[in-house]
Amino acid sequence: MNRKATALDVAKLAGVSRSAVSLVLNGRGDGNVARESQQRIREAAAALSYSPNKIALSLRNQQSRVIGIVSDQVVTSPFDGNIIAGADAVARSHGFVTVVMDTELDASRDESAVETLLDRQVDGLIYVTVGLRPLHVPPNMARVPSILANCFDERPDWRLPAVIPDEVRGGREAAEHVMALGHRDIAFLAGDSLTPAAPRRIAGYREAFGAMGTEVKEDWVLQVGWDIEDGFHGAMKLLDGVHPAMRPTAILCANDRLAIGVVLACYRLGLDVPQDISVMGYDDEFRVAKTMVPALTTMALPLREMGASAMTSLLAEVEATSNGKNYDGGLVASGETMVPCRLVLRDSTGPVPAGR
Amino acid sequence: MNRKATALDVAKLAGVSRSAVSLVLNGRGDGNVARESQQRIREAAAALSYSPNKIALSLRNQQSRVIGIVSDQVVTSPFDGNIIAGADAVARSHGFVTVVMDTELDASRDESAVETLLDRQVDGLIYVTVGLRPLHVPPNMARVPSILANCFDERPDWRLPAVIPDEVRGGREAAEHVMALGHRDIAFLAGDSLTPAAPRRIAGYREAFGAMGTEVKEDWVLQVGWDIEDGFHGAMKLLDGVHPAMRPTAILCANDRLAIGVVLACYRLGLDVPQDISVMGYDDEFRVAKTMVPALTTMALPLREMGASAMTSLLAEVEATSNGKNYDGGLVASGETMVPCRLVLRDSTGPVPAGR
DNA sequence: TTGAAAGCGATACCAT
DNA sequence: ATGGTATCGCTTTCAA
Repeated sequence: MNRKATALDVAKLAGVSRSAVSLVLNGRGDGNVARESQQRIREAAAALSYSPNKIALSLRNQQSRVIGIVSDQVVTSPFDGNIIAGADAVARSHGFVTVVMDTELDASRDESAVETLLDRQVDGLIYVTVGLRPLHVPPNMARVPSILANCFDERPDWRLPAVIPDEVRGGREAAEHVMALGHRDIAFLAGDSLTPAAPRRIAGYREAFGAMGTEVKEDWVLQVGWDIEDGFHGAMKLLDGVHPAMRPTAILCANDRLAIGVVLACYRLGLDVPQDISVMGYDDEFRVAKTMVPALTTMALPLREMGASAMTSLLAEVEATSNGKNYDGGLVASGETMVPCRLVLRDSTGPVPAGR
Repeated sequence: MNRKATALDVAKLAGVSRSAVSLVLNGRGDGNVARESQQRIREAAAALSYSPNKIALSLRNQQSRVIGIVSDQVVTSPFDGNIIAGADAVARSHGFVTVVMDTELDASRDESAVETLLDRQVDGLIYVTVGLRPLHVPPNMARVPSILANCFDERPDWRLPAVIPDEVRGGREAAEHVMALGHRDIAFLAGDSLTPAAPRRIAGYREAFGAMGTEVKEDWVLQVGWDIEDGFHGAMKLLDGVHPAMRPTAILCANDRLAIGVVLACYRLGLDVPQDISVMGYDDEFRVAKTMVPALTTMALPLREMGASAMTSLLAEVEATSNGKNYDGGLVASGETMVPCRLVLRDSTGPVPAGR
């Protein structure tokens, strides 16, 4: 298993100088190198299956065509991996490569992850989080073009551009969906407010009621947690031992796992979904929402799109910057980009039961 | 935002040569550089917050202290992220850094991912898959020390070392757990055999019956799929309209989502878990098994340990190799390492109902 | 004890 | 048209 061929090897085999090899292989052969030399060089390169050493290139050009992705726990989480997939696809199509570093939710590793990436001459940086949240942006991110995905700069003023889902609108459209089905007695189950996702989705729910001119029943908006058992207990509180006429006819959940808990509770109480009660999830979690029984109607987070959008903006900035040498923290493309969630209709929501 | 300080900057500030800076900062100062010069150099380095350029280092040393991780869909999957986390932790503790590239299950991207990583001078490579499976190993992985995690070389002979879970034993211990609870009428629900995980887990189940001297009831081992709905329908087939005395008293599932489906079916049929029937999962899927209602007894896949184990072996090889220049595909540490699964006792399994 | 110089691999400029 | 040379940042050897 021998060393890879270098430009010098190619030059020797073709009987020319390294410079000629470089010129030809970079398409600047014509007008500089004789036709027949070009031919020999190409053949030699092919014969040795030569490809330039990227490390040397990075050192020489002071840029690597690599985008660094820092994530707080994406690699170990079921959720936002698709942000990365979306970002990666765009990067690849522009001839860039991505490398991801996971800090496993340890904020103290943020800076060193960024530092490591910067040391490797990444041309740009994306910070991705599992859930929507304000981020204490690692200061050294300012050294290269950077953007945030699914999080936003917690500093009030000088903010890094961010791409986030439109949670308020998502919450509103979820409520509007069941309203369109005739429901008026609609409960909302969410997790804690540690992530702004919960309050925003709830805000959207309230908006829908506002637009309808109806009061929100405060007993029916419960912040119980984010997991299956939380949904189960929340639903029990809403349904168990409550007179049927006093029960909500629809339960909106702030994620799909809560919805699983709700369905479990319904079955346990002998209630059918969506016959007796409509249940809606949020996130369209992979391999969960679609295969639930019944399959969950849910509000899909536009993960791939967010990643793609973030990478697109970032690369525009990277390429704009790459002429002028040093990055001056240009304010280009600042601000937040909101991307809409997508209603996914499946089987867990249906018309209001007769008599309600 | 100015250029980072280089060794030359430090040298100038300290009034010495670049070589001195290098010597001192690499601990080889004593005996080569005057004490007071050393002091000045250290101060200068600190003042400029100097850290060596990793790209230049890689070029110079022909090694990067980076381990490349190729995964078939880890980043976008809920499952095996922890393999990466485990591997990363070990790498970090040895002063290495990991970069991961996801091929999103597109086998044609394997080679190019490896190539990209190799271009970046990675010192070693790990291939990680989401589920246990035979792998068509990208040929160029042979250029540097490499190891497989959760997959194994499909070529019969010259195989890359692999770290995989002991699925057979996992299946056996799962069966033994419910047997110890008194169950004898035990069904097994698994997915297709596209992954060897299903047949191996089933084989373990059979082993347990063999050790007991009991026949396996073939109607009760069902390969239905891997998702919630598959578990639901499988359980329905086993339970719905079947005389109570003819039903299994325990259902073993080859993953936790199947178990969710089974519990849904039980509730729907008015059966309690584990009162009337015991249900067991497999994987200990994050945020699912533990928060199910009831919390799932399950067989945890030793993901973190597998990652850690793979990285440990790999680094041993990397460091052994780094003296002799070129890697000769040494057969050191070949073969498969099996790591045992871990029984996690929770609330979904219990004693056999009275009268059975 | 110190600094000058070579070399890692590639590119771009400048003589020839 | 061609090849020599400086450069990117660093380490290491060797001569002074």
